[in-house]
Amino acid sequence: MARWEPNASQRLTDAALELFAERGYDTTTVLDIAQRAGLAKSTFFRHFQDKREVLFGENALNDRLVTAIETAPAGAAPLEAVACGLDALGRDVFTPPYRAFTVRRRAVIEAHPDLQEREALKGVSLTASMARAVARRGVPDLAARVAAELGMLAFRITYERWSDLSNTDAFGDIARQALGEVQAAVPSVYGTPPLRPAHRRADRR
Amino acid sequence: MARWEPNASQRLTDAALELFAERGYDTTTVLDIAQRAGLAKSTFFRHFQDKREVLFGENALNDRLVTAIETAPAGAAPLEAVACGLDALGRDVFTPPYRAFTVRRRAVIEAHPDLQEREALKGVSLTASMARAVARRGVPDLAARVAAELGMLAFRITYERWSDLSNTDAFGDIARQALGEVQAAVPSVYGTPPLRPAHRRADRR
DNA sequence: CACGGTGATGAGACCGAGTCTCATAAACTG
DNA sequence: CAGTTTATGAGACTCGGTCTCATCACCGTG
Repeated sequence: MARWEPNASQRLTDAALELFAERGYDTTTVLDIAQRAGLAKSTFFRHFQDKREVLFGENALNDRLVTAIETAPAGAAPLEAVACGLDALGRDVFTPPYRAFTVRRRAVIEAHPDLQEREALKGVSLTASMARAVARRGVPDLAARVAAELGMLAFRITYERWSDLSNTDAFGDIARQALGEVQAAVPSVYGTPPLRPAHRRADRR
Repeated sequence: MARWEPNASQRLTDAALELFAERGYDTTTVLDIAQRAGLAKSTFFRHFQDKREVLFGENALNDRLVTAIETAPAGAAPLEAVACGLDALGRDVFTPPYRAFTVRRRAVIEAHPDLQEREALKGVSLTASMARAVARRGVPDLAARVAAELGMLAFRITYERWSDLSNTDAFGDIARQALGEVQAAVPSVYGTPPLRPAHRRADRR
């Protein structure tokens, strides 16, 4: 693939992450990023659709998640299939060597609304993909959407915890834990006791 | 408030919606919008943060939803409180006279990724606000987030149905219906409920 | 009725994001 | 080695968005 200096996209992403962390997102120009990567401004836009996308380019997330959900065991319940998808992410995407990068990336994104906006869009898109994948397993549409929303909630919690460097657990384990907590929290959402019942045990937090 | 020609913001929004519908979002410049509204480009940016925001300016949504959730009956379950919030939206925001505008706005947004991105961000922000409002009722954090996610799913379904002009039901009624469907779909999502107590009575719905 | 204050607007310079076109040089093909 | 392909560089160009300064309408007060 790469002919001249290899990994142009990777170099651009690294340069962007460094500059955004050093000087902030909007005091960094695309020209700055390109030059630190040893490239021209126009080359930047050949690799990324826009300035924001340089932090969201690797979109293996979507594919891995979808295929893992589709190929989950036939008898698995919707949320089980979603759990298999999160397992796959832990295996193929959110691996230990990738973790430091992800943590820095996360901090940069949280520091600028433009990047948060892009992340919001990616999240919506990912949720829709998950819902379609679950529906393709024969699950009714609405149930598939519910499973996808709960799965995304668990994913966000997992991502947040995994980005905490004091937590050394594997992504997949955190995900299973988070999904269990979400699942356990669901019944308390509709009806039943009006206020927190003193007689019910608190969950294992 | 308005001194010269009144309703500058409204005129800008109307002009933008017309032009976006006529010629598309990215073939319409901010200058075009301002001129159709009888204003200058710089005035546009005094009324709206950026070009996208002209379709998202009226953000009464957030406030209404939050206050309605907070002031819901003390004994109401989390999803009940969310339902009260949706009722309030039907009362104060998504009213019949506002409907035609909303439908056109929705079509324009769905036609351009930049606008979808902004809407995604608004959705995430709204979900977070709902979760905080529910949590302020004394609901544990995770349960509040689950309620907010399910509520947002119901809201999106409601908004979609309400934007179908062949559906003449009131927003609040559609919302109650959608919430009921979401709630009914939830149990089918997990196969083997770890904590769902079979001996406990279902709530009054 | 004149006068000054306030606030919304207009005009236009300015910067950077993003597009587009053309030229160039490296890599593959044979 | 000749011809093609492909990633890149260079730079002009439009438009979004910021900023500054001038202007004009309204309002109050004396």
